[in-house]
Amino acid sequence: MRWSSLFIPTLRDAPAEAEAASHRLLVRGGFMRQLQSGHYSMLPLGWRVHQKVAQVIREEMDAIGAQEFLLPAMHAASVWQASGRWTSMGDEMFRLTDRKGGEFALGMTHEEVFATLSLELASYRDLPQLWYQIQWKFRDEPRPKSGLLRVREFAMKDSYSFDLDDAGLDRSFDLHHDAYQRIFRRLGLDAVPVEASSGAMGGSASVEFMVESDAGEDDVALCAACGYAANVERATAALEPVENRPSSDAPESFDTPGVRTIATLAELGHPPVHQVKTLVYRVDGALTLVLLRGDHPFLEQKFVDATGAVEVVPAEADEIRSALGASPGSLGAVGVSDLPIYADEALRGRSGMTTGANVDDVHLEGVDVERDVAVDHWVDVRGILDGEACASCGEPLRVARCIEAGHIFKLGRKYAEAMGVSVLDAEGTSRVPTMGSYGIGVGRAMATVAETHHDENGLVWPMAIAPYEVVLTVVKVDHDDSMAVAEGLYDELRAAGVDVLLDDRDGRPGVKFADAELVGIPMRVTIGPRGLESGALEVTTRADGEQTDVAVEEVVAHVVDAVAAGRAVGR
RNA sequence: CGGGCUGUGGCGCAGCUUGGUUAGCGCGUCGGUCUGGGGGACCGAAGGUCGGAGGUUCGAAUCCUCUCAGCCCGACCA
Repeated sequence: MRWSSLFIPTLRDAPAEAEAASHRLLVRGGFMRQLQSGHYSMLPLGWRVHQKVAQVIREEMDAIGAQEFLLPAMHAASVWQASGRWTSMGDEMFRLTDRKGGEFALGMTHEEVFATLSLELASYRDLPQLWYQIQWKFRDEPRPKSGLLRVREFAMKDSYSFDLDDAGLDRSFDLHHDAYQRIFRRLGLDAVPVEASSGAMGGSASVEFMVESDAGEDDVALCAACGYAANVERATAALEPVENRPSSDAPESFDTPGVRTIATLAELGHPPVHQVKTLVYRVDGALTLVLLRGDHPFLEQKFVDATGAVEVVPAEADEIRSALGASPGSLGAVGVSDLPIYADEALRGRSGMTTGANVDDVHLEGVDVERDVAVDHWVDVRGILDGEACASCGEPLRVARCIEAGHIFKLGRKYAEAMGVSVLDAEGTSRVPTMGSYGIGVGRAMATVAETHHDENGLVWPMAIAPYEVVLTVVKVDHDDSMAVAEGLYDELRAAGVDVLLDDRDGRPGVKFADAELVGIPMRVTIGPRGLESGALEVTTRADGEQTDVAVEEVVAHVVDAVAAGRAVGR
């Protein structure tokens, strides 16, 4: 394509609302524009990258024997009612009504619809099946953010496996695990597979593919020594042994006027490790106490995973007061018998503890958790902290901010059962297949690459997904020899299958160089009178800025080789 | 949903506190001349319901009320 006829609206300044690097650069580079919060229009450049990312994914899915489908984006309510998710998905599902009053949803994911198709699987001989699509998903996110990283409408590659037994599911899962690693490698992403919480999807196991980035929304615990990697939503760490303070026969109360926080109580000689933090939550409607060590954060997701609770929300101050008789800051579980009490494992065997007395401005010391508190359930609900020891090898863990680039789940038989899927096995017995589900957000992957591949001048696309692989920058378009050479190279490179962009705009060279760098084309060939006189053209690599003089007649071969090498990265 | 902030030509901003001619500036855009290897110079020009509605006032971008939209933090979230 000729730059002069392309729509590439680059901006010198990023819009004020764009904060994440990928957001700023994708808008500045003319790849996309926002229509509303969470909805972006892909411009020609952005759509090319999007399609190339999708193509990489498609190739690797095909390589593991998966078959591509395309399912409807809009689904009748009945499909979702069958699995129970019509209600459980809540406000995150976009819903609409047709002219006849029929209820519909815009699909957030496609387990139900694929499972419906799988009703036509009849025999164990039909299994396994690996099905996928690249289709638009709609999610009424409470807070879209960071450009393409969290949106309400986006393309996702979602695949689903159907197997007769757990061994088969393991195989399908492993195939995806490997395919995902190849996909991310080809995209130039350093994606780490980590143990994850399965959240609302349910199922027995799930692995997230995480790319370290400040723009991410997840924290991951990583052990450099043994390779342990887990989302903090389920990460564990070894607990440093704590020596209990001397205990007494019974808790003793003491006045703590105005003391409302762990920190101020610590200043009075009660270190956080010797405090019991008491949180009050409404868990599926029931007021519930959650106890943690004073210095440990509460991770709601761990609690949800451990209890199967659907709704976990902090209790309101007035309901806390009427239930416990005190306000937050003076709460404790000693003597509480009418509310369910969950205690974090880190409190086991702890004595000489300090906690609230359920009387404002009074605390208790000398508390022996197991003796003095009627704990109903011991659970692991604490968030681990950076630097804590790895549970498997003892080396310090690092907690890193990451973007979730992919997520794969072992779903089990939940959806197949709900939709009434069964096949006959070799003995003629009816069996419910077990499913897996596997997702990669295409736009998010694209933004993640932008997030991790840029410099102060703009984007730096890997060859595999660059909108164009080479740009021929004509320094002076009214110099006939320059244009003639450029046109020749353009034709030859196109004939060789290279995605080449001819910058034939009548503009200042500085502007054209800056645009080429902002847009992130991996290679630039500069064509101007100066080079033509010497018979050598300057070839510049975007990633490292390296400039090579190449004889005019060798430019095509040079570029073709470099493009081929770039495309092969990660394969 | 809670907290914070912002809406003024395509993009970035000033003006608002203290109401008063024709709403400015930079970038970009259009025409022209000179230019031409890192966002060039000069001349000329186009482009704005000041997010929207209501109100106060002789007079509102500016003050008040409501509302919509967007961003950030948190909650939430395959």
